[in-house]
Amino acid sequence: MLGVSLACKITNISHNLLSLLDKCKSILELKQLHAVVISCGLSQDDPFISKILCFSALSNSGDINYSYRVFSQLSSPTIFSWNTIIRGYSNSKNPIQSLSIFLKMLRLGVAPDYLTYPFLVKASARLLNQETGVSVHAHIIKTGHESDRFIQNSLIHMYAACGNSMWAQKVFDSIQQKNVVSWNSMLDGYAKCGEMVMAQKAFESMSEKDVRSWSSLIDGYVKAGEYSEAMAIFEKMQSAGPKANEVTMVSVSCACAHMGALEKGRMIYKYIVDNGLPLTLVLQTSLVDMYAKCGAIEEALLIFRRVSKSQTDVLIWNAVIGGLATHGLVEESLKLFKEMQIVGICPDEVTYLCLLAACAHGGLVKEAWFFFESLSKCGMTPTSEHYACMVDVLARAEIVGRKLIELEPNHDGRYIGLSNMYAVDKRWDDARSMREAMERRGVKKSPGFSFVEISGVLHRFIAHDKTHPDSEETYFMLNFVVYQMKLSCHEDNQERSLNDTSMEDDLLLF
DNA sequence: ATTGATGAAC
Repeated sequence: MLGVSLACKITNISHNLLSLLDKCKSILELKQLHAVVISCGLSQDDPFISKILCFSALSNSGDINYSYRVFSQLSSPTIFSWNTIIRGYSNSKNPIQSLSIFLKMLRLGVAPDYLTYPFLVKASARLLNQETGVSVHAHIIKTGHESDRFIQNSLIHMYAACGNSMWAQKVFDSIQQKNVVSWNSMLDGYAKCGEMVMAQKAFESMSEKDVRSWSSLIDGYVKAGEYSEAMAIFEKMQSAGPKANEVTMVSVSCACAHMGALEKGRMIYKYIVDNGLPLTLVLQTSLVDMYAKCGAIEEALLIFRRVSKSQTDVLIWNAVIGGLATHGLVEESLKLFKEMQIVGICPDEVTYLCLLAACAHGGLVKEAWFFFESLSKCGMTPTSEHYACMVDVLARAEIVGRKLIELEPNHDGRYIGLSNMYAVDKRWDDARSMREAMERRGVKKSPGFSFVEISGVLHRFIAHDKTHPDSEETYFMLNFVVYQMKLSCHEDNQERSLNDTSMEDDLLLF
């Protein structure tokens, strides 16, 4: 009688513990439940350990290192446990650990199964390491798993991520029954490899297109710099496709950022709000950057200020600090850097680039040196971009402009930079001689497009371009303005001969 | 228990 009731109690405790483990929310809670499992002597029972492993390895609030410690206590882990730990690492910051556990498995003579391989392939993809990917692929073939569609789909992704669209396509072609994931992986693969003609072709061949198909295509065009095309597809998606989600909006807001299309960008934001799309940190970062690049720094700050600081990361701080810097809001930029440190976000190389850009804008030589030196002190190695920024700071103080041209005699920006610097200092002869030296050495100034958005329509201009329908009128107005400017220069009786040519240079960029 | 889309500076 007593035995039966005790058995009942134990069953009850086990049952309660399992359901508590299912409802677990934080790693702290998990550790407490783990302690109960151990003190009840249940730590060798598979269902408990499996749940503990799953939460710590796979949950967002888990802890892969804790998971590994639990795993390494197991005398003979089940294939489920092996797969869980490999899967956890494949999503972690150290996907390489998946592969080393795989090797351990092989050494111990434990056979991976059809679920092990997708995680291993994903780990290789995240490492952008085709060599390990190929090794895993070889094991897949050796163990007879090459016809598993999940595995094939993950292989397409891996090869494409490594830049090998040819092999991705080989796997794709070998799939008997392609599903939407196969098609999306191939489409995205082409897009990632910059093969937009192929991506477009794949998109058109698909019988079933979901939100990921559209998003991949749009993002491909954005990454290829074909922003208008990306926007056109987004519009088509709204009329004839699935509902866009927050991932789609990241790509289209990125397109607006590059085009400087503020009105379209505002419409994107309205779309997000109207459709109740989740404002993820990634999307907020993209919006901050978009508003900043479109010249609407106030709106960028508005988005940024609404993000709770505990949820921020280094990328969004970089976006806002960089945005302020390019707007010449140097003090604000440096102030936000301090705020970032108070919040406890560690600056990275990009942060320092933004800070140096701010210093260049504000002519803050001393501060720039300080940032440049703290970069190394924080264990980072300054890249050529940091040196370039530093050079920019010092060049504005006329220290190293000429040195730079010696080092990079074929870089147009170096000449233009020094020439502009001289111009600021009103040393017109020196400035002119820089431009002449550039021409003499046959260094071409790379052409820059200008985009202007008027009532939602984007207009593109390039130097001496007459293809715009209103070109004649535009040039007429331009010449009129130039004439007026020259006239007023004359009236001021100032020596502006060089300014005249540089002005023409800039204005003829139309 | 599995696969596929997204953010910052040059």
